[in-house]
Amino acid sequence: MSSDHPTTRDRILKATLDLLEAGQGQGVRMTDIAKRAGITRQALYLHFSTRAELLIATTLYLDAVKGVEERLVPSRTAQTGVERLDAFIEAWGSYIPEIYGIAKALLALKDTDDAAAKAWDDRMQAMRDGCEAAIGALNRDNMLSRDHPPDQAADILWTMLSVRNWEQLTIECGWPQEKYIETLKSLARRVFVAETTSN
Amino acid sequence: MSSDHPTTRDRILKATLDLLEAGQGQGVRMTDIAKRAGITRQALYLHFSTRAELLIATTLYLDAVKGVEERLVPSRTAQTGVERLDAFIEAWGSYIPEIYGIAKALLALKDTDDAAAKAWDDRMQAMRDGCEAAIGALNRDNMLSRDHPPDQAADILWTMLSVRNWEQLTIECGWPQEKYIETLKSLARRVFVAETTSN
DNA sequence: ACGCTACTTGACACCGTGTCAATTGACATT
DNA sequence: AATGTCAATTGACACGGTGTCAAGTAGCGT
Repeated sequence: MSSDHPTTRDRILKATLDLLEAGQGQGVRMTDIAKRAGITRQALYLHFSTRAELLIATTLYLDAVKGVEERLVPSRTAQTGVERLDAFIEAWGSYIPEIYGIAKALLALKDTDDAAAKAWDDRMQAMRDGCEAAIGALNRDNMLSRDHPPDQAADILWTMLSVRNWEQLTIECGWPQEKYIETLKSLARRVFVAETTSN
Repeated sequence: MSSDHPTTRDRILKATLDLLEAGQGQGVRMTDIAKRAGITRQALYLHFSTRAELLIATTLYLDAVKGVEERLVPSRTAQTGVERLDAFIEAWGSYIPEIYGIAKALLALKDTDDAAAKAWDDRMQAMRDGCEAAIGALNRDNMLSRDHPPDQAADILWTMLSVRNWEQLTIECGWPQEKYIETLKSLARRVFVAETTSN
């Protein structure tokens, strides 16, 4: 798809994404988006009836562009539960910085806009499914720590891997991305993988 | 202080706090606060020059009202590092629901208002000091896991205990407060306390 | 030449924050 | 009783950002 003839809608989505990424989700106004897409602010509303709707559409566009699905393949095809957990953290943890701009914008909108809240919650639910799958795999291997039942373990993993936590550790604490990934992997192992005598 | 003659300023702060608590930090406007304090919106600006300033003043008022300091005594006087860690999590974890309203409002403001960001960061820095102290005590006892150097451990504990994580676990996942506290204690032990042969 | 569609232009409404000038009412001073 | 001061009121207005509307225009296919 997409010859040298990108549709206006696509240009808008691209513009939104660019600005959101550049500004780390900070104050991207309809005017800015319009300007960058090379149209009028009012014309935006011919394609998206609301700012929230535009942002939501942008998340979908984003997933298509970045290819979430492919990234999750290693996790799904992992042999053992522990490997699956590692691969999932690796995949999601590497994805966060790429979606951070839009995530931030959506998160900010979440408090006031129901549609945005729903959009965000949907995506987080998808990510939660991944957590559940990883925990489930661990459990099937009999490697899940008896400290937490599977559903609770999934809640914990889901929370550990939240965008907010990524933000706090990398941006506020200044951790490099690499360190974030490695630490979260080791943390997750320590929390979820049952201790064995041989290891 | 405070006979049957509470000053207007105090009535404003009280009103702000009440609304913030009731609305869980959601959309509390200057108009609402004024109404509840029994004055005009404009009169608010005779006491606080800006919404951000009012919110910041409210956090200070809040700490005075709720008595943070006293709550931290058990943590500071704990005999062992592990006890200190436990006591700190207990104290802070119990405090979060009480400050959640104002925290949410401040957090929302953080993205756009520098003063609010600073106010919030200051308070979080104070809480971080507590994390560092707990980790330090653990380290002094030679009980800190060798997985993480102390500063990194403090980053992790600080992140674990964030308001956002509390929000996610209790509000989104529906955990009761009690469960939140207990789980965080056990998580922290598992992550930070070195395994011993005898235990 | 016709009409359709996508887009532009310019104006306007709504909301919430912040500002200003003029006024009122209560209290203390002299 | 007249004066001044201080806190608060009233009513108006500016600003920024979103969303809406009506009228006009440019390009395209038939």
